[in-house]
Amino acid sequence: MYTYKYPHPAVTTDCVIFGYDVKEGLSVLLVERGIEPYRGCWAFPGGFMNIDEDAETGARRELREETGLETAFIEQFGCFTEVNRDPRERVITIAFYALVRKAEVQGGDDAAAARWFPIGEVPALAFDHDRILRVALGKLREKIHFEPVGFELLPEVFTMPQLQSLYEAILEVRFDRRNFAGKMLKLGILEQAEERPAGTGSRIPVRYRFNADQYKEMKSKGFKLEF
Amino acid sequence: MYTYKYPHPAVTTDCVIFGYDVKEGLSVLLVERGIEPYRGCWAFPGGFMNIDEDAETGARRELREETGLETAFIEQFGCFTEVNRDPRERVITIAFYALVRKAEVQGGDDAAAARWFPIGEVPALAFDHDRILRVALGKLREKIHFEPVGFELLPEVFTMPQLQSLYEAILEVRFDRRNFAGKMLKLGILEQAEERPAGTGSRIPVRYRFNADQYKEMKSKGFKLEF
DNA sequence: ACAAAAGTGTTAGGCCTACACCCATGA
DNA sequence: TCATGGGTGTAGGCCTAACACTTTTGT
Repeated sequence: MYTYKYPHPAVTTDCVIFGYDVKEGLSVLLVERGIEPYRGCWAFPGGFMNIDEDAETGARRELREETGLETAFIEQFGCFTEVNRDPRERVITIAFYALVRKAEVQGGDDAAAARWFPIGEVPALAFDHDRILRVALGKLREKIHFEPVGFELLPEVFTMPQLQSLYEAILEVRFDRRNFAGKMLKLGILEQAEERPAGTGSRIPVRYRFNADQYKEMKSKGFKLEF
Repeated sequence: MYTYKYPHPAVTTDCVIFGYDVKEGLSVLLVERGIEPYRGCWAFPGGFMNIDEDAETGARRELREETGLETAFIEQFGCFTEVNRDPRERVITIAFYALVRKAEVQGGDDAAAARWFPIGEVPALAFDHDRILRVALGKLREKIHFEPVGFELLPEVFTMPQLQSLYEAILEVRFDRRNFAGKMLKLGILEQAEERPAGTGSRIPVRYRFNADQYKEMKSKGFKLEF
């Protein structure tokens, strides 16, 4: 038992895990709760922060347990502290979002209870997780205007139409193909993954790769990505 | 005494209070710590979150105690959770920044120990508050591109050169007078505070007021401010 | 042969930037 | 009268948005 002179809230981390594929669009990974409260409801993976780890370490631990991924883009985006957000006791949660490649996700330990939901088909969630999702989506949208985070959701090699669909799914807008490709290529952070076989202007899309080193170098020279 | 089965961290809120005037530029309000650890060091006002209040309520309480202000723009911008950030025990802090009008600030209860520091002359701070300040500044800079938060730092009625200096202080850039005024006026969120007395194109600057209602209405109609 | 997907270039309008002169005030 | 501060408009370049046709593949 641990005793304190003043009451301390419990602290959890929750992780909004975003994935993407062309068929389902932008999706989040939810787990079905096996215990009360909200038993049987879907919620974000999360759990209590250990006393000897910082919040990001805790969130990465949750991510690993659910997806098997050791490395992924992860970012803290807010702390939710409403007094009665958990019916059991005072719990505050530090919320992260993670961007993962769905193809690389292995079902984790609790795989049976985890499922991807397209962003438009998310059921009612446990606790205040509906609100957390809305905030996460907003932050992701803001983020993608200024950082090349979209590539975290795509396979290493991807096509321009794929990239465009991703941006359209996240931002919920439509772009003109030509303008999108032009703007994206002009940023100078994409490289062609391979020469096209032979047939020139064909129906087979060009495959690109995100050049992270190039981006880092440009960024260090004061380049500000803006989309 | 309060006992728990697992250890719980202590949770504090800290408040980076920004103020502005033309003479000193962008400043932050710091308090000198009267107790260990870091006794005698400067730090942001803050304190333990009560168990029956949410984080924003706690931060507003701190703000009120330090500045006497009941209402101000305040926003959570991050949670700092490094394991050893406080030498006494495990403490995480939920950090807010507040934008206040320096002229309206009354010294609070602890006024003797509180002082404004221009952003360029901030001394070494207690705990990880240096880092918190850097993050706060970054978030404020991001924010001001998309929300009309600058007006929270100015008197209700202000001149275009004042507004420009404020933007220059926050963003650490210089703008062309004509371009700045043109862009700002074209947003349609400023109204002239009064007709100019008589002398037309004179040396006395026009006084403006931020039209918050107008902005709200435009925003609700899908207008996105961008600066 | 037809439908679907991908590649490509041009034009017009708006926005941003750079820049110079005039007037009024206060020293 | 001189220096300072504030107001005002225009021209060029860049970016954005809108738009159509050709090629290839698969059915």
